[in-house]
Amino acid sequence: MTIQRFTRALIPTVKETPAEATNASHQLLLRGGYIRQIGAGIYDFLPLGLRVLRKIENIVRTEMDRAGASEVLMPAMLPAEYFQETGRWDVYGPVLLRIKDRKGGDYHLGPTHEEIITDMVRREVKSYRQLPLNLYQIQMKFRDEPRPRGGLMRCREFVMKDAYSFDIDEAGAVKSYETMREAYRKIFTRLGLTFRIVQADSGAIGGKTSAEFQILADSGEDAIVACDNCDYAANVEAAEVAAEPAASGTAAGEIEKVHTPGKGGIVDVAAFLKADVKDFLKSLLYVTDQNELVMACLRGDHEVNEIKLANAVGAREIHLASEGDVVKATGAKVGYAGPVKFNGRIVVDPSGAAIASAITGANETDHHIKGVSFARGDYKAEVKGIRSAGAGDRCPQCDKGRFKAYKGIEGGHIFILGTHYSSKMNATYLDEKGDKKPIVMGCYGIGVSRLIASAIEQHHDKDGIRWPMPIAPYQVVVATLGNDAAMMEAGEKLARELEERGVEVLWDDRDERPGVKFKDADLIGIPLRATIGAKTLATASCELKRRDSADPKAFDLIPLAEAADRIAAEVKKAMV
RNA sequence: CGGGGCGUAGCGCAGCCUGGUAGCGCACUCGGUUCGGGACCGAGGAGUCGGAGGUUCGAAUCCUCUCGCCCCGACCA
Repeated sequence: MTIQRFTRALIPTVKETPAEATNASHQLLLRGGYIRQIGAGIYDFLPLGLRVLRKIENIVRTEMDRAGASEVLMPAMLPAEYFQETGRWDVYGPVLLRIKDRKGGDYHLGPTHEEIITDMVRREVKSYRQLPLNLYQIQMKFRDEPRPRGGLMRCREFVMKDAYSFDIDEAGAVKSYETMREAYRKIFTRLGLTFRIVQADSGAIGGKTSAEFQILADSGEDAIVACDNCDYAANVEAAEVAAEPAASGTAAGEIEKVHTPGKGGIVDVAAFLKADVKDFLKSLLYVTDQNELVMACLRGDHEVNEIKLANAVGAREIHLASEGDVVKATGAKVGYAGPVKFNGRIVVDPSGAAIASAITGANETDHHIKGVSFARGDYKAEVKGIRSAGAGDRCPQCDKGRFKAYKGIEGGHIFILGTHYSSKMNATYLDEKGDKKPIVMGCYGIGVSRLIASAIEQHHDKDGIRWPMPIAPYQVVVATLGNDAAMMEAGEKLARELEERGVEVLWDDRDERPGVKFKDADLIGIPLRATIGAKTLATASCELKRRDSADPKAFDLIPLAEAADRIAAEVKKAMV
C-alpha cells in the first residue's frame, strides 16, 4: 500500500471564500478542494470529494444488499420510447434533458428509472415464484432543474441511489416498503446524520404510502413539523391538522361595514381596527387547471396549503388568481375579497368557519365587514381542511403534543407506486391459478451526492468541516512539522503503521509552516490529527487531536510506539 | 419562467458614474530570512476587461444585442 502523501495529492484548498457560494457546505466543499464547478449545477469531484461520495455509496450499498436488494446498472442515456410508453415523455416537461442522436432519434438522459426497470422486470419475470424482487442502482441522474443551487444541494447532474421493489400484491409491497424504511433508517444513522422520517406528499403519481427522510438543517429547503410528544412528523405540505372544534358561536350582532382606507393586508387592517388577526377570515382567490375560480377562506393567522386546496376542489393544479381576475371577480382591489355575497365556489377551512364573529373583506375597495358568521349562514361554503400545519398546532396523532417547526433537506424518499407503471407497461406475472396480474411496485430514492452537502451542513464549525468518521475522506491526518530526515522517517513510519491497521491516512508531508497544516487539516475536516513536532519527536511521542472536540486546543500526548494501535482503536470505535 | 445582482490575472476584488491604453490582496516562480495556528523582505511571470456590434481620434468605462453565473420566488433526490 502506498501512503497517500499530501504532496502527491490534488487537494487545492483556498483561503478565500468563493463569492458564488452562500451556504456552508458549498463554501467548505470549494475551499477544502472537494469539488469545482463546471457549469450551473454541474461539478467536478476532486479526489477528496470522490472519496466521500464513495464512502456514502458503500454504506448505502451494504445496507441495500443486507435488505435483500440486488444492484444493477441501467443506462443514463435512454431512448424516448420508454417514457413515451407511460406518457412521461410529455408530462415531464423541460426538466427532462432531451437529446437527438445522429439519425434524429429522440433520446433523453435519465431523471429516474421507473420505466427502464419496469421494462427489465417485465422481460424477465413471468411467475409469482420470481417475486418479490428489489433492484437498485447508484448512478448519475440528470434533471434540467429550473434553478440549481447550493453547490451539491441541488444539481442538474447528481448521484442518486434508486431502488424499485416488485411484489405480487399490495400486502407484499407494504412489506417491501417497510423493509426499505428500516434500511434507510440504518443508512442515515450510519452516515452520522440527524434526521426525521416524515409524512410527505406523494405527488401526482398516486400512492398514499410515502415518507421522506429529512435531514435537519437550518439551510434546508423543506419546512417540516414534528410532534414534541410522539413520533409524528410531516412535511408541512402533507401534515395533517388536528380536528378543529366544530363551528360554534354565532355573531351577536348584525354585519357591519367598516371603512378601512388603503389597508389591504390582514396585519394592517387588524392594527387599524385594533382586532386580533385570529378574528379575521382571510380570503384568497385561486384558479384551477380547469380554469375554475375558487375562493379559499382561512383564519387570518393561517396559511393556505395549495396541495390540500387543489385536492379539496378536485384540481390537479391551482395557482393564485391574477390581480385582474381578482378585480373582475370581487369588484374590488386586491385585499378586500370576502365570502359574503361572493358569487362563486367557496371553500372554508374548519378553523375559519369556526370564527364566531369574523372580520373579512367586503368585496368593495377600502371596506371590510365585521360580525360575519358561517354558522348563521352569512355565507355558503364547503368546509374542508385547506391550511398548512405550523408550529404550535396540536398533533393529530397523539392529540397531546404540539408541533415544532424544523427545516429539512430531503435526503431520501420512499413510496409505494402500486400498479401505476406496471399496468401501463404491461408488467405482469401469473399467480398460482394462472391468472395474469400486474406487479405491485415501490420506489426508493436517496440523493447520494446531496448527502455530502447535507452532512456538512450538520457537521461544521467556523474553521471547516467536521466529518463523521464513517464518511470522512481520510480517517487520520499525520502532520509532520519540519522536514529533516528524522522527522520524515517518523511520519512515514506512523502513516505506514496506521495503513497496516486498516486506517485511512493522509500524511501531510508538505514543506509548510505548522499553521498552514493545522488550518488545512481543520478545513478539510479529517476527524483525527496526529501531529509530530520537533519537541514531541524528541520524546518519541505525538499529539492526537480530535476535530470535533469541544476544546480546539485539547490533545492527548501519546508515545509513538503506541500511537498506531491507539489511533486505530479510536477509529474503529467511531465507525459505528 | 417572474424579480434582483454580477462577469476585469487561478481566487477575492478596485477601476466604470465623470472615456485617455489596467491595478490591489491572495495564490504562483526565483533568492534570502523564518518555522507549533494561514510568516517576512526583495525580484518576477501571468489579464482576448464574458462575447458581438455600434458611438468616438480613442472604450474595461457610453449605447444595442447576446452568452454565462449567482441570489429571491413557483418544482424536486
